[in-house]
Amino acid sequence: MEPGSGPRRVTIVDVAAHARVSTTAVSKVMRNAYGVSPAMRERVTAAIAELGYRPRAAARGMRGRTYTIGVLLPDIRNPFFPDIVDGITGHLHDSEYQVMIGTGGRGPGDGAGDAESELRVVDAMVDRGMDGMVLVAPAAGQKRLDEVAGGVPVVVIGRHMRSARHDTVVDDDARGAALVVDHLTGLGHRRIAHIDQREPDRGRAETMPNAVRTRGYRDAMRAHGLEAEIDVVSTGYTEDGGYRGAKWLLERTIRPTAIFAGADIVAMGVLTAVAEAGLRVPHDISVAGYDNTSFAALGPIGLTSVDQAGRQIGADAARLLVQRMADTGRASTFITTSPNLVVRRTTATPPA
Amino acid sequence: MEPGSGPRRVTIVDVAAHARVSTTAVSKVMRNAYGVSPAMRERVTAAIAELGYRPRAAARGMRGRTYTIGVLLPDIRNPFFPDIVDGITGHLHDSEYQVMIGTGGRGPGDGAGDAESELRVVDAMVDRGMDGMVLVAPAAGQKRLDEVAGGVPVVVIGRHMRSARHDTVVDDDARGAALVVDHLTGLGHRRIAHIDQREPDRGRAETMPNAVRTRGYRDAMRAHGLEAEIDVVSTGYTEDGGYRGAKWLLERTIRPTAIFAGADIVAMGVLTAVAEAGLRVPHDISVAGYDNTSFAALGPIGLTSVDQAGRQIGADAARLLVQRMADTGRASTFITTSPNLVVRRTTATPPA
DNA sequence: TTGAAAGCGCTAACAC
DNA sequence: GTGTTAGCGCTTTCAA
Repeated sequence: MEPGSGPRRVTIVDVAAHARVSTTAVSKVMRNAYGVSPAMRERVTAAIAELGYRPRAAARGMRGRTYTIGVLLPDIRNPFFPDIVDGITGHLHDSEYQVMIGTGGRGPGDGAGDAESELRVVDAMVDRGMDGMVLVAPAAGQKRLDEVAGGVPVVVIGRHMRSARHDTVVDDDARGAALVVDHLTGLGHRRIAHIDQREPDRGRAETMPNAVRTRGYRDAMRAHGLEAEIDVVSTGYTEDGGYRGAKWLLERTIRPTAIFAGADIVAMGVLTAVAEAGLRVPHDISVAGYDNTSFAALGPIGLTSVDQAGRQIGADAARLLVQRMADTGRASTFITTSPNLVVRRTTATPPA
Repeated sequence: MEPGSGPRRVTIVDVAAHARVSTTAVSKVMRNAYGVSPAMRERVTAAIAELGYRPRAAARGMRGRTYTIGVLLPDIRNPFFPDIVDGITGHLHDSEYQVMIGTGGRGPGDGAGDAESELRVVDAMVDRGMDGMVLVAPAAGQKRLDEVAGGVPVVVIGRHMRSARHDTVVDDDARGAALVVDHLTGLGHRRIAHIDQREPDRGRAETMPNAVRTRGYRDAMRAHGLEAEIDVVSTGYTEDGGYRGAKWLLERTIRPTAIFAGADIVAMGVLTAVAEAGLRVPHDISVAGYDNTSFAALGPIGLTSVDQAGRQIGADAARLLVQRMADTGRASTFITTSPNLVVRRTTATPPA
């Protein structure tokens, strides 16, 4: 029991006394460690059950592990991240590890990827002795990530960079963006605009998923001979970012016939702006997203989107993390997953 | 540094040696405790900065606090919960506390409110020495909650029950449900169905938000002389729950003219099912939700919903928690917030 | 005001 | 196979 009153919490000493064995024995049984006779194990197990003993993770953490895995999410509102979390917790469900989620302490309206806030959360997780961490699209630089990964097993999701210190799971974002552009040009679109997330740091630009999607968009446009039509608005991967970006685009004298939003959550804002402008989707303008979140599939939405199998990505990350926690020095793994385009009802031939 | 190699982590001993003071002094400075001269404070502060010292939360937790607050969410997919989390983190932003979020390890498709999984998470938080916890719509029984709250400061959000051990912040769910029914009957609806979350435990039924909304719906229907039209389908507060519930309702020989979903996330599933059935909203059928999440306001959705100010609720909870952590023995507070109906475009007069 | 020393609950060496 | 003994990095009495 912490500061509260109540009865003192059962400790390993109580269990040892109750079972008339040493605390070492209890500790070993708890950890399924080597060197306990079946008889001893049984007595200890019984005592544990009888007293309702649960070890304190903090105390364990002082010497061994805390059995806690930290997951850093850039933004809890983006419906794509729960998919990843599901994959992680699903993989860890039968293990002794507990997942704790941390997000930047940002209010709504602020852009995702607040680097300072993220730094605090990562530090906080390290300070709390997490046995391992999954960092989803972290904004930190390579150097900082390597630093963190040097101290605790880390798997990074979404950053396009290899590191010897941590494992990486990433979607082929350039390919995903190309899928969208190919699809839209195939329908006859030429003026295809893209809304992405502003990337303040030039250094890490090449490795952030948003930046790679934008690059994929540019390259694909060029490949279709549409270099002159390239049109990127940078706001943020939030609903509001999509709303503001679309407002901006719709005010153009020659407005785009299609908007490719860098994330489904962005597309949501786009749809709102489009509706407010009195335009109909896809009759007047086509809209596509990225992530294929559950909201994209909603009846009244039916958003064309790029599927990147968040659950699978999360599960892969968890698997790699477990391996790395077991063998800290192992060589790092780099997994790339392939995106798929899911065509729904927000994309069609452009207005005549 | 945990298991990893790398340089040993800076400890309080290093700082003390570097500043040529005792570890006690460093500890006091870290905690802004009473009894340090300005000169001493300055030297210690300098040493801390120079060495980049950050205390290990686990070690602090052995004697004092961990500076960590646990937030239990029943479901990370429901877009209402980020509002609450924003309120909590917003209030705690400038404090020394860090927020860690835990959710049941459920895969998609399972209903929310998995009691066993929730139990594990709450235990895990207690075991990890959380200084305080905010439990959002926990499924646990009164007894269990009091037990937990006896050991660590707790604020419960969403349960309709007073407890001497923990504070409570709750929306007037019965009133919210009545607002919807009043609105729909005012439009001329009589066959108003409700989709709620199955409540397996009779004991706690009266106190769960879903159950109270259902009761509010029933009472309001009766008040309008529509007792015979009461029609409740129990699935879960998930998108899939809404989808299945609506499928079921739409198969009725005499189908309802309006569906009141117990949560926005449920309404999302309803909208999908309605669209699949080839029906138009609100022309053929009206739909209303609860929570007024950001998705309700989306252009293509425009869902009529009950606003319960999640951000405010979260902020209130955080405020109460901070007070309780400062004074464990204080009398408990019970806050009820008043819901508001936000009418959008999914509700209209019933078909002739 | 300052610091020495005793733990917090657990795990890891090391004896037996 | 079992128990004894040191700590892990902090906070907290309690003397000085």
